Amino acid sequence: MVADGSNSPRAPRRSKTDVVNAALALLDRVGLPDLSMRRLADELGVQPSALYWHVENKQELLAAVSARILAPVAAGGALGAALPLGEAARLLGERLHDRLLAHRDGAEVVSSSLALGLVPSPLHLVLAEGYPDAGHAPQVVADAVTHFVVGYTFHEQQRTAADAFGVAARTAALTPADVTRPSPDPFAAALALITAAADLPAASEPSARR
Amino acid sequence: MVADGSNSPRAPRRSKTDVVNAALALLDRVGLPDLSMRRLADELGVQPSALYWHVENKQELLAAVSARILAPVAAGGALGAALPLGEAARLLGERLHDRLLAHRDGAEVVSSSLALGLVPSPLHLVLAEGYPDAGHAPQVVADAVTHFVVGYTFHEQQRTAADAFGVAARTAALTPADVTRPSPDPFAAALALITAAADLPAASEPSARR
DNA sequence: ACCTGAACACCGTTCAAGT
DNA sequence: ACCTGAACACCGTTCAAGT
Repeated sequence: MVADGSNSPRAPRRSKTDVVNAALALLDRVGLPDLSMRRLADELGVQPSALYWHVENKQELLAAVSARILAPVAAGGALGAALPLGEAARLLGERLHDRLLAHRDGAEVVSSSLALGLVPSPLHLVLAEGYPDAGHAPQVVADAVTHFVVGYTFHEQQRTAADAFGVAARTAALTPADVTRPSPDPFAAALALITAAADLPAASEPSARR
Repeated sequence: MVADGSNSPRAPRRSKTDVVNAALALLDRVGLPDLSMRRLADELGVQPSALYWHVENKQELLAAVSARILAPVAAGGALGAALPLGEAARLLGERLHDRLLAHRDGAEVVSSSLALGLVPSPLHLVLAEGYPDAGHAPQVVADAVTHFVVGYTFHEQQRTAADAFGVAARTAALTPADVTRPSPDPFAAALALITAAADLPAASEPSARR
């Protein structure tokens, strides 16, 4: 009979963290197209409308999921040694790639959250802080690497999802013989290309032709 | 009374081209979130189910729209002079950027069609054909430029859409003072960075450390 | 503070049937 | 060949009301 009502097995109320956790787990299990507010509510044993007490709308929820996916990129020691900018960017690009691949449809979710500006870009944050005297170069490299990695991984995840189905035949028909050996590693090659120029002299200003 | 029934003012039947045209026009007018099959049917004076005679599903329709948006990139003279690979890629990247910006939500539409493999990548086609003896380099540069340009433009178009609304205040609060003068041109700078390394010696194989 | 119940205004897609 | 009518199985979101 106390005022705060802490003396009985109370109903299992949810926090926003619980909702985001459940959303990420559901994403991994069913994929983005089947991640609906209604299904998530079912998963939590709650009415759909209850979710809107924890979250303003679906986009905000997906932004929170994106933030969770991206967190390890900026964490994990923000580059121990004093690497050249391009090397640091390449390393962060690989880390981003890994994090996106770690969750079903991770790249697609993050892509739209980034585009909508609902989640900060980890590469921009880390590189701006790590190279404060490099002018615009850190932002330029972060732009180049982030958009490449997210776009490439999006493509990659759609392709493996299609392969899990029976769509492999159509793809095989379009590509003659070199799809079995496409290149050593197209992702690594493109990422290396992008970051290589960042460590050249006069890389900061594109007007220098010479 | 002829068999083909060509003797009366017949109902205005639609071709698939008409449907795609209407879809692109509607996209430009209302944007991707409001481009529904039902609204498109309304626009054509037809029942929603009628669209499924012309098109297998919405994704295929959007792929056709994407192909229409991308067509001018590969056309328009496939690079007159014998440019270095990186220069050609930069030029094509600018052209792609222009085409995506020419239609509302163009980058988002094209992004998903490319990811799903429902539309060919113009950069890959043009560069593979233009540089047949350059090994994997043309594909690598095409990957890097395509994903960067599409991702950057997606971000760009969402931002201008948000600015058209009243969301400008939140963005301004997050960025201290350098958003008025962010850089000469972030897009051009990143694109130049990406394509610069393609014209360096040993750019084709990333294993060459030297 | 956290959730229910019920509703509003939509979706994409299928399919028998019409002309 | 091209389209209608009607239905199926869903959506995201709002809002008064409950505890």
